[in-house]
Amino acid sequence: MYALVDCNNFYCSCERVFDVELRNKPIVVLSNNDGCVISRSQESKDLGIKMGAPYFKIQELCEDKGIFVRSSNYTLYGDMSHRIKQVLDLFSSNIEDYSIDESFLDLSDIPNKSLNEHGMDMKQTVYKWTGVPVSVGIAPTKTLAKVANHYAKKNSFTGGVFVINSVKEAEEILKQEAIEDVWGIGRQWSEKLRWKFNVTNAYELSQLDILKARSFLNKLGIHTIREINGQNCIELELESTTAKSLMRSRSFGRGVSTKKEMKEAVAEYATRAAEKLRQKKLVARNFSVFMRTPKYRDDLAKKYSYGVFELDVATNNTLEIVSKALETVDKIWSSGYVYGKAGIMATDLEEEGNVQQNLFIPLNNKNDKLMKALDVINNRFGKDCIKVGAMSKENNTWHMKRRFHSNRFTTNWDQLMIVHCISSVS
DNA sequence: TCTGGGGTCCTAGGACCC
DNA sequence: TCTGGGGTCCTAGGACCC
Repeated sequence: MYALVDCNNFYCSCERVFDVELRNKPIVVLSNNDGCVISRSQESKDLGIKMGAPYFKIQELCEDKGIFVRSSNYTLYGDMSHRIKQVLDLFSSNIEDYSIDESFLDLSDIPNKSLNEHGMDMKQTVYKWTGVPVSVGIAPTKTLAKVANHYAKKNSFTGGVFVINSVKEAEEILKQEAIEDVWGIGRQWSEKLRWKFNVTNAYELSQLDILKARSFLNKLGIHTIREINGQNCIELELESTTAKSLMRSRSFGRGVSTKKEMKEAVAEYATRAAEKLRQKKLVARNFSVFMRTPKYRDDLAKKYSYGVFELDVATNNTLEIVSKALETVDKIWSSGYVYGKAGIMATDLEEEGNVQQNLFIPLNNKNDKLMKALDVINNRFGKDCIKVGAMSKENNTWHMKRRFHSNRFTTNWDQLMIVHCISSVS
């Protein structure tokens, strides 16, 4: 049996842990650049706020209804996620770290009759120790555990924990899971399933003929159907596999139309990408740089530019990556456009220790030592304490907007919560 | 004025090999 | 006259996930 532990409205719940004012109030958390809604508390859902709604379209509603708005604070969410996972470690020795707010646990050691109790224990312990509410779904396959989790979330009588012991008894539950909510069935496929095969829920999907389904689903879609029928196809992934690509990109806080500013931005993203590579002990040889005009601005001329570079030897060295990235900007730059976003992607990542050297290039690890020193200094004295000259000064106006940012309560000494003690010992 | 960022896997088709 | 069979690798695009 598998358990899926999923945090309820995760980002909103994290904000709530540190700000009592937000308890029982409607909250939304916005994407980078305060663009659109990416997390809603139950109260906001009840007020009709939709996932992905652009903020400028609901701003008035937020003000009218007193909805609290926060910019996303990934430093805080990442740290809270880590704490929750430490708690879950007590409940199973085989855990898949699936996403920032979800974990799959192997519960094959737990007797079937104690599963519900075990789930309740997990839920209560996580809440007590971190302040974040979670829901628990338990079932014989990962896809069914997802269904059980949705059911637990939607039905308060479950107390936030639900167990599907077998597919046979789950028929009624499966009928309540809309086809587009099934894990692995996205918008395109669910539309086709509804329109072509009249399949509207998970139960109907389980009854669909595999041969028919093959005509438009791929291998992964077929796995989903089998999993809904209780047949295990998607294994628990215990070891985090080496990443295959790494991207750093941002939309700008305002349009960028000069090459100077574009280069500052690309230098910054290349720096972040190199830092992340070093943090993960990875290196890359192939990179691509892109820039584009805003997606939704039909009044502006559209442009998408893209260029690649390849290094002689795979690296995670900031200086090398930034200088090549800037050369690429020179190559692909077109003036006369207002750009909205740029980024850099590293592909074909390798582990730091296994780098294939180049026969014709002398080994030189001087820069590796420099990077190590750079990371130590920046970790100790603050981000960008030392940085490449090509990057801009702080708080440049093209940087992304984060108007409603909360503190980094758990990771920054200057932003700890202050508790005022008003009673005194007599 | 104003719409995120970061990933994975699969498939079809083209270019190439013998 | 007549033109097979069996592979690999790469890439772009499309689906999916959070």
